[in-house]
Amino acid sequence: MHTVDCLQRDNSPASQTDVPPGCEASPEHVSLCRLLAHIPLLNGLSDQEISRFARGVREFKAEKGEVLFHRGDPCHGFHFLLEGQIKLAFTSSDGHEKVIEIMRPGHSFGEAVMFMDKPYVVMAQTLTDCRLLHIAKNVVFEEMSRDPLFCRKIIAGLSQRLHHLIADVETYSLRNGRDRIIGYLLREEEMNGDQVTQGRVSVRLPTNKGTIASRLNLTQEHFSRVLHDLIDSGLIEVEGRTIHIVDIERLRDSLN
Amino acid sequence: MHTVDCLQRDNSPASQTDVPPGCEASPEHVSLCRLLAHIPLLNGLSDQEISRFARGVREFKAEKGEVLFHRGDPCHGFHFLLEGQIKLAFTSSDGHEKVIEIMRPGHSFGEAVMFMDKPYVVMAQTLTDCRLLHIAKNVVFEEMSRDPLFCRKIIAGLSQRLHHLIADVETYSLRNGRDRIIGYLLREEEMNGDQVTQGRVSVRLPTNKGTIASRLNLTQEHFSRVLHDLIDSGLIEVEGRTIHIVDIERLRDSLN
DNA sequence: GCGCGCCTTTAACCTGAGTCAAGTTTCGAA
DNA sequence: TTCGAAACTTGACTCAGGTTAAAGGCGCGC
Repeated sequence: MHTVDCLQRDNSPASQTDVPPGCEASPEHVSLCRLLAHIPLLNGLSDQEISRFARGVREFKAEKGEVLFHRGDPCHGFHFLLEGQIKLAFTSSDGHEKVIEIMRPGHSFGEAVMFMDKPYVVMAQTLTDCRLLHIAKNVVFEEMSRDPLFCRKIIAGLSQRLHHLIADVETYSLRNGRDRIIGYLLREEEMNGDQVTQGRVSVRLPTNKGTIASRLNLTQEHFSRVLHDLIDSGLIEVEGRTIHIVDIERLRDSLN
Repeated sequence: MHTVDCLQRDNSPASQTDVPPGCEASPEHVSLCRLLAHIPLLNGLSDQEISRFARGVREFKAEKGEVLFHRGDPCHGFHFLLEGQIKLAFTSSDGHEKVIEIMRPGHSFGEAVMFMDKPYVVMAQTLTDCRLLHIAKNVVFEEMSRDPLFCRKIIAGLSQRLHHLIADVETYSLRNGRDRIIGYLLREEEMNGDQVTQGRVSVRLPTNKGTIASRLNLTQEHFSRVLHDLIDSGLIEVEGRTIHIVDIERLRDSLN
């Protein structure tokens, strides 16, 4: 478990897919462009813009347990997660850790800090083997000064995140552990299920229970106890990381 | 204590300082422009841009205790606080209230929700008589599509807010009540004092203790108890809403 | 200057959630 | 297939902070 030296590599031109103008069709560049075309922030951009963007993008892998950055590290761009899971967390001086978010493929992180030109306030660590993109600050800023629509998307993204975070603050301060867990299960189910579901459904926890407990501001022990309370009430069944919700309507009603 | 009907008025052209082109110098318009020129988000804009902006801005007053908007109300723009204090808070179904932020002159709020085109998730209530500006969505969006620098400022503002909120989540989850209060006093002092201060300093609480307690995720009673613990430890003295910090260095050291 | 409300304090008690310390299960590597 | 580490569970105990209730106190309008 060591720090990925992605930030250093950023400054080395050799590692970038740097293609002389007029001949921008190296295989790496093309495949990178294909990846980029799928990220929501960039959709709507022309091929040319994507291609220009790609010059500031680096694809890389990280093994399970690697720390991408620590609190206090300088920020040279933001990350986009292609595959795997990553936790964002802070650690108190006495070693306690609080997970803020568990990132999944398609999520990006680190934008806010990048825009403020400040060091990271949280740390990021992979929970599984991962494949990511690192998008350098300068190409983002260039595109921003060129394209108001791109700005709009960034603004929409930041607003969304602010919204989620406020919802988190609300649940942390207004709901007890049991309700936070139920709320989490319901949201998790909602993410998977395409349509509104009824009756019996199953949810698979994205990672180990300790991490999820921390995400919900609980200890692992308390999380375990609440889960078993819910089993005793006949609301759920637990099979390793899979939670079977016996009757989702009844679970919803048991809130509040 | 009733809801200000600002949102309705928004749609009535008569209430806007609507001046025919080429003759934009009504006294209200001019004084509004003068106000706008001072708000950080708009500085750097030309007189013409400010003037155009002013057409979507409405100045208004609200008495102590008025609710500007409730959770669930539609959002037609954002607010800028000129004078007074306002709390942003959410309320749980069982009547409990959690204050998220106490706004002071120069702060703005409601941008994120405006950009997402969603109803408010929090409520806003004045703590004192207030004077505010309401900036309509459409002029913001217009200016955004015109001016990337303006976008940059909005992005910077949102990033900043995200940053603060994350810091809040950190203190809520990693620090106990005593440390949250000490941290609050130190930050409050920092805001007032121009240079780094030493020794004895005084801080005046911006509003009543119950509200501040809620802002720090504490009950009024617990807040009171901690304050008196700190008095017993000789760290502070309390005189109504004024807290005298006996020795700020010692208070800092008592953290952690 | 009086009296009424609303903050604020204080005390006694309660409880949700954390801590500590054993277990027990699971799972991956050898 | 076994071994060991990590994840999870369980129980007993502790404690920070919430609840309830009853006084103060102080600011403000009349």
